[in-house]
Amino acid sequence: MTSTQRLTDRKREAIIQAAIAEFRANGFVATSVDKVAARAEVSKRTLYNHFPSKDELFAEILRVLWRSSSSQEEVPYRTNAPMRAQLLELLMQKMALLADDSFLDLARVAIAAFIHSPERAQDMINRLGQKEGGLYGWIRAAQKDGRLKPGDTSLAAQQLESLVKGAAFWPQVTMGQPKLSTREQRKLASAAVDLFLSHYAV
Amino acid sequence: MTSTQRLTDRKREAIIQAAIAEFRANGFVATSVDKVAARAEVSKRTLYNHFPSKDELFAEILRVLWRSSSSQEEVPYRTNAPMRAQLLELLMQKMALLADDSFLDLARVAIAAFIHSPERAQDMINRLGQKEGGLYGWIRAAQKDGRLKPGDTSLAAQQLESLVKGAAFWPQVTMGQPKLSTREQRKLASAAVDLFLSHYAV
DNA sequence: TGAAAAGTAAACTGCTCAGTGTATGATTGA
DNA sequence: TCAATCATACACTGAGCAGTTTACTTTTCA
Repeated sequence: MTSTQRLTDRKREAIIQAAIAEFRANGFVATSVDKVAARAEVSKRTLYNHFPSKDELFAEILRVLWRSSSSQEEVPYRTNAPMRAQLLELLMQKMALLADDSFLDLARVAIAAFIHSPERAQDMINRLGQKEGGLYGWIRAAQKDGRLKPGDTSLAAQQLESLVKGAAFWPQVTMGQPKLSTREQRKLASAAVDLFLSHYAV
Repeated sequence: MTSTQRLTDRKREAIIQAAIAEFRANGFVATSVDKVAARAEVSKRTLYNHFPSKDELFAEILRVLWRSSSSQEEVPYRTNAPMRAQLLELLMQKMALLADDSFLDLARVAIAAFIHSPERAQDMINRLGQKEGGLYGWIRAAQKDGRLKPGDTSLAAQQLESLVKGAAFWPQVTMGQPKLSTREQRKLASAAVDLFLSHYAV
């Protein structure tokens, strides 16, 4: 072979990249297969040899974006580390995910698809939700360790999460607001932790 | 006339109602004028006699939804009333708006339109945002009155708002989650106010 | 009551789109 | 080198869409 990959693999990759760009820019309905093929510099027939339909192509794009945003490690609860620092780290990590371009693309595409056809993106949204377990586990551990007030763990996790997402996710996803700078992220996380600990710290 | 309204008024109303339903269900691109006309039990030509184009019809729908969700009065800050009760009332009022069907429809349609074509819904989104001024004014007044810690008013307002919207607006708008019951609303508002006052009360 | 205003059905234009069929040329790996 | 695999160009089908035209009927109101 004359290149690093077989031709067919390069073509497939070009199609996927083009499809991501087009779906992202125009959504599912307004994206035409012809335009994707043109952008990928691939014949329409080749595209259809790789993907049996527009729906299948869309599903594959969701899978690709999903995988590329799936590299997050958990921050475990540590008995001996200070609460504030641990929570800060947790929130900063969460915001890193929320501000990740792949994740944002995924969320936007999924939400756009969802608003119009619930069934299409339902499982994707379920997976999105399940990915956010981190906070719950940490809070539960801290409660058991006696360093956070016992009580409704889900509610506490939801509150913490809302505080972050309300400024660092929803406006960006739904209204195209600019992403927060690292400095802004730190300020937001710090304020959220202060608020949270004022009420939940033992 | 044989009825409460002139025929032409009834037809116009039927078109608007059908258009709301269709745009809401399918979004702008996937909604066909033929289907709107059929749903309204109106000939296509009649529709075009009332509205010169699909874009104009869409714009009118946004205006109608906007007006029908525009009936909110302000809750003013009162020096002599207890903080907790006042905040609760404020948040419950906010949630009433967020859970209003017209407002939800408007937000969904605007967001869907936005994700695909920023310019189309930009001004609508601006107006949506401006409608949420209430919290800021109240907090600022309470700060000046010495009953809330002075500090970053916008941040405090944003936090309070995030706490509410994170559970009572974004999941409903973007993911079709069911609306909160009044009981759930009260619990959410109560928890948000507790958290808020733990940190901000003097 | 009668003319103007509004509604109707249905066909039609010109367009875009998803997906297929085909004949031909390039790439690959044994 | 050679046969199998894959890519390409392009024409085509069948469908849906926005918007228009026409010939006709119903409603309104003075």
